[in-house]
Amino acid sequence: MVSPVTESQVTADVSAPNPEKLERIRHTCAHVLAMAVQTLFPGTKVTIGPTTDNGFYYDFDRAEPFTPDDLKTLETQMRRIIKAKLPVVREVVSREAIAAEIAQLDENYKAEILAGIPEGETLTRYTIGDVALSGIGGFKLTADKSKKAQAQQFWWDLCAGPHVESTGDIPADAFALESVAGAYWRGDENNPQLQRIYGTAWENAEQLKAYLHQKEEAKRRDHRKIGKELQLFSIQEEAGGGLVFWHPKGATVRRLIEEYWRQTHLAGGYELLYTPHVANLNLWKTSGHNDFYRENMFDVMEVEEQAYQLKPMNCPFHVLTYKSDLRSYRDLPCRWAELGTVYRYERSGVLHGLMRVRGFTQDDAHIFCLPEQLAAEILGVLNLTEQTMSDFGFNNYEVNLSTRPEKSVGADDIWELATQALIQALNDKGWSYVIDEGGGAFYGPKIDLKIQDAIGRMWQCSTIQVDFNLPERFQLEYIAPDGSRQRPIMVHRAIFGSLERFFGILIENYAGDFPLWLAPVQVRLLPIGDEQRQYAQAIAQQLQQRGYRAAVDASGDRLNKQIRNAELEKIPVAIIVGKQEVTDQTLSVRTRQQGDIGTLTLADLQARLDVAIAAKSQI
RNA sequence: GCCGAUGUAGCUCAGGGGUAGAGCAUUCGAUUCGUAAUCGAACGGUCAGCGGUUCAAAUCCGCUCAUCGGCUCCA
Repeated sequence: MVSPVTESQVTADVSAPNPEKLERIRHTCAHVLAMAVQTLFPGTKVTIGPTTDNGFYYDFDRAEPFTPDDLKTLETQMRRIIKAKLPVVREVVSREAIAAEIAQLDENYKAEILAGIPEGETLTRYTIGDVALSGIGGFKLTADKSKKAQAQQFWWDLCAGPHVESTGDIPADAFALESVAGAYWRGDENNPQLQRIYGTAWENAEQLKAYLHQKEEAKRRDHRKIGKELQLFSIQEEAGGGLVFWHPKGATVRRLIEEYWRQTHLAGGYELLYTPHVANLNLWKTSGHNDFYRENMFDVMEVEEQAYQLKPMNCPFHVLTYKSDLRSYRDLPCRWAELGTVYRYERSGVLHGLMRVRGFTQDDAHIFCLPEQLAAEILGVLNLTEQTMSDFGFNNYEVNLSTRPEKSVGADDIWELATQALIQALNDKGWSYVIDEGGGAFYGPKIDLKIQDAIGRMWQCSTIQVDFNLPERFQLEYIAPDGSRQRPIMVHRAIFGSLERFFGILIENYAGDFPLWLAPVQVRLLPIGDEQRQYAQAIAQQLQQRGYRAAVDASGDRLNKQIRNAELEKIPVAIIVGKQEVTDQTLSVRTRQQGDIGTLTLADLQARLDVAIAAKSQI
């Protein structure tokens, strides 16, 4: 659900851009791009050119691929058009007239767009340049790349607008073409593939600069880069794409996340499960995954003439656990959690670091409950989610409530009950939310939570889904007070989403500077000379025995080099020990956040470490 | 999977039909050093893999794999 590719989600922190004006600039920018393309590359067909969060794109149909050099040339041409201050004119047109013009130009995509606009709607076209100069309507474009050609330019597009009044209103120093990519006509991979040129555009150079800075910042924090630098994890060609190796330091962070998870879940009334990684294919037939989820599943494997399936989800296993015994209403709610590792087939082109992989571990849980328990259970999940996210440093959320989609299972009244339960829980929690009408799963409504990271990007992690489908398919039951057999409601929820993705988000959020409680190495001791090595070892050992993650720099490098390495490895606390410290039995402490903080005793240091660890903050 | 780009030492990268290069890292030697890089030497590569063109391929061509930017999809 979260697009792992975050560039488009980056919202630059700029001095209050005017959204309406930006929209116009970007929209016109897209037109100017299309005009430039058709001038320099005659025969290219236009399709659509909408605005995006940071700019615009335009999709073109052209046999030859656009090269990075082409983008530069196009940018130059766009600047010419901007410099020429050509008027942008809105004009209401009749369907017949515009259809004829489009047909004459053989712009079949435009014709398709026109055909899709309902009868009776006002049709407008936007013209760049002076019609009078061209003499006739339509594309009067020249392939002449000389600068003299610009005065004759005239271009139009069927478009609802709005636009700026003149190409001169686009700030020539506040836009840039960014990349070219493949995109399908109307987003359907069965349709022809078009070439999409992405651009960014702003009101002024400062805003553009802020956006580029934000982009740099995102690049600096890229978890793939940091993961390699800090030796946290790897993904290896030899093993296959999308399969994650957690290296000792990354594994330490994961262990700490898991320990936190275990502790909070046990405290929250959950019980923990372990279930297998494969199961007989029949289980997946019963659950419906074999029909509805086949394309995301690995191929079946044959074991003694039986078909087995590597698991893409944990739910059926939890359901079977429920079903293994007769349940009373007194047993409910059952809250069962598992760090369940699942494998999903993902097309090779979509894999992305830790954010999109083929094998990952969900912090999965399923709650089986009575209808009247539903709202309270949801609220419990919201509380646990809030506590967890705030402990990991995320305090801003965006909440979505997704309701019944067209294609769905289950009776109306039970959908209504479940949706109301979600709403009630959100209200009880006091969270405002956005309703995503029809965005629910086919088996029930859901709440999704997006968290905001340190540079303003939103990431979806948590999801809470009510499920009517699996209890039905597996005929789950409990014995009601009146002795009748009733169907429990099932809630599926994950807080981190997947440990891999959450780890990736953590790395990017902290830019590798983990808070003390999560830092793989909390303290490194730097002996100035060989004579202090023993003292450093002794201190490290004492720290380790008291539960801190401490180690001695064994390199024998000079102090400056050791400090540099500790900094590059983002180790929160470096302790320098020289002759003076050994003599005085003290420690010279340097934190990554504050630099040299002076001389402390071991007890003082411990006290400071404990404060930061308890606060889950950096030291 | 599709479109485009990329793949050279552990890492970051240069080179470009005819002995494979640098910095960092590693190892060894010297240095024993006080808050972000001590000096020197050595080691290290079937130039992603397979096939083709050529007297000769890391270099040109084709296929495969992986990665990157997107599309579609998604925890």
